[in-house]
Amino acid sequence: MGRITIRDIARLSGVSVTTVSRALNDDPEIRAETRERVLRVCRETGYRANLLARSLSSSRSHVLGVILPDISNPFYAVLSLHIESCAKARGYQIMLCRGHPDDRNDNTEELISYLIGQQVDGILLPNSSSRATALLARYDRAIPSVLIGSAPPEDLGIRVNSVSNDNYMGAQMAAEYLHRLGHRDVVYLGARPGSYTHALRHAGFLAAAKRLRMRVESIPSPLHASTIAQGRTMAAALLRRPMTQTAIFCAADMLALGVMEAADELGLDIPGDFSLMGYDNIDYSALPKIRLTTVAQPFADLAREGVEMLVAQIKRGESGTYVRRLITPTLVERATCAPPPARD
Amino acid sequence: MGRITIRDIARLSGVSVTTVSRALNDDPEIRAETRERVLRVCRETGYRANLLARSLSSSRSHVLGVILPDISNPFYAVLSLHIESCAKARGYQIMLCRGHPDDRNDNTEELISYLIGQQVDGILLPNSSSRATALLARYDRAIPSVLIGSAPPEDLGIRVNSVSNDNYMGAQMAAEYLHRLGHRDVVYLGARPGSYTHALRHAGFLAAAKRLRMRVESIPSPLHASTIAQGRTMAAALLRRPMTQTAIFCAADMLALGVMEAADELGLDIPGDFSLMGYDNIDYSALPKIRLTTVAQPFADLAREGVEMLVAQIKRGESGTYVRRLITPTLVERATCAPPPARD
DNA sequence: GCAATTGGCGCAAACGTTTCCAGTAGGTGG
DNA sequence: CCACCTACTGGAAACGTTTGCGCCAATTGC
Repeated sequence: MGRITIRDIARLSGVSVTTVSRALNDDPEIRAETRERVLRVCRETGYRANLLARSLSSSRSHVLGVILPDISNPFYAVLSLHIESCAKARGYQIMLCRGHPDDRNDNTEELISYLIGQQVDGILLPNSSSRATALLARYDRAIPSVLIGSAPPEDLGIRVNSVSNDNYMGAQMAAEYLHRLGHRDVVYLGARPGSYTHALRHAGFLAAAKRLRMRVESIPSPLHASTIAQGRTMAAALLRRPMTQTAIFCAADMLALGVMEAADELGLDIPGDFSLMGYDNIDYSALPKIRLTTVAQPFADLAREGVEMLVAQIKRGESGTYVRRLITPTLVERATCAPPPARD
Repeated sequence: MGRITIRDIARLSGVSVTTVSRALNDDPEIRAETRERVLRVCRETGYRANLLARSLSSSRSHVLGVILPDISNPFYAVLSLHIESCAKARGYQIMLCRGHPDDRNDNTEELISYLIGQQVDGILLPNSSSRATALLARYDRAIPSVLIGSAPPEDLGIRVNSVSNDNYMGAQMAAEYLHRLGHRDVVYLGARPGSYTHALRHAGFLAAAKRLRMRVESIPSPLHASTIAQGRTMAAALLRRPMTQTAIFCAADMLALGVMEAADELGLDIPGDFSLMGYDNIDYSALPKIRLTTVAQPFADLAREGVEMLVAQIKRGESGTYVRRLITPTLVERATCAPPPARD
């Protein structure tokens, strides 16, 4: 191949390798004239610095690792794009990894280890599982990191940076909204163990419901991921028997979409026969004909704050302080909620 | 920091650095016993090889660059996830970049250059613009690459590897399908310059229509990207005047979703008042209540073949042969097409 | 029993940068 | 005129690996 290196540039422009390096890195200790000359030679030869060598030498790679959980929720794909944008704006590149779907075989640790080996400057982990969170805390001294979209309950004192929407508050808002519409007996679909996010949503919803004296039946989610298909089967089972409840709150939009599908098949109308709410406000939910009322996670904000937090941490070297940033969610009202149908 | 290096391992296990390196790389020239000892020390010390150094030294990074066009089409986000999976299965990691949205400011070249500097082993470019394609061909000798989801017309002889669905054939299938339902006068929405993909779809549709003696009005897309909002405005303008056509074919699903939105607002029923087809089969299209009839791009296949093609090219070193792989699309029939309404 | 082969390992030179330290030339103050 | 500073530049040692080549001992072939 015979790639052209910094040594060639040095020779061609009649200076030392050191000087070339300085010229490329905007070192002020160099005469403007010299810099010009060097840069011109670089342009003329089409020289491209070897970033690997640079990273190795300077021990800063300017690459951020992102570990996405392998779930079909498009939330994560979109989030990764937002992350990429913010990172680039701050001079960082993204290295994308994807976790395993099944729990037994969780490869998050392997991925963290890989990324450290790859000398990334920091790790972003959009993941809500308590296991992944604990892992991040364990690698805490080895590499800066921040959890995105989920925060471990404060009282657990887990040493990890996080930025997430306030899931507890968001779920409360949902319950209050349904109450305001007149619902007094509702179902909470998709309670899920092992996820801080879902634990907080569930707790928030139940707390508000209790305060407002609403009855709520919680239906747990069997698997770990939230998919449309899963929401559909759960809802099918639920809707087939006579239901006392007038509204269904789903712990994730994907589940709500499944509920819509099941309702369609049974000839039920939303919100005519019952109201439906989701959580996340994924892209799907805004679609014509879907128009799901839901609690919005501010994806772009999450990504931006996460990247900023991580970069700040990288810049100032490691310190023992952790930040736990909570963003206030917003309720977006669309077409799937209405006052409960009149009693027959 | 004082990271633990290969030298430490060598010292601790009483062998040379060379031997440690060989043990880690499964070099057969080493006694099993020695390998064991070295590996044990590695485990005990939690040693993690510096992959940057390895890449620099071996001049193989095992990283693939992916340049996503910045468009809101979730197609690309999902595709990148598929790509990640396949790449990992073959021992490669993904470095994700995102292009600029606006045409004037196209930064694809800058990104390619960056990735080469980053010493990626190859580049995957899911992009259909003729400009990006030409760029890839230009960098052809500098780095292996393959175009995903789009193929330049064969007769142009552009030196670039590509894997895409057969857009020409897919569009033909769409036209034939509409004809079979009885439509004779249709609109093609979203003809778009500068994109090989769209050029082929348009040509295929028109060719089939001509053969079948259908009338088609082509409405060009003003901007480069295909978004819901764009489809909506185009459709609003179209639907407001009396329309002779009985079906609308959209060059992309996203546009079709916009059409659905516009139809909703005008109180028009699909497929009661007119039939609607898309192209791509993005996730959205399968949603309950949407159920868009469309031509499916096999995302997973595209990603898999693209990665395989790239890896093969990397493995065998550069050669002057280019492969242009076309995958047969399939038509997925859902709920937005029907025979044309009876003439009044 | 000796030459030739082979298996196992180490030395040291890469890979392409950054960066510490030292050096040189010219200017300035006394 | 000398000491000292300032503004640049260069030499060379890192950074943590891989890898071509050579060495030694043990085995093999005859």
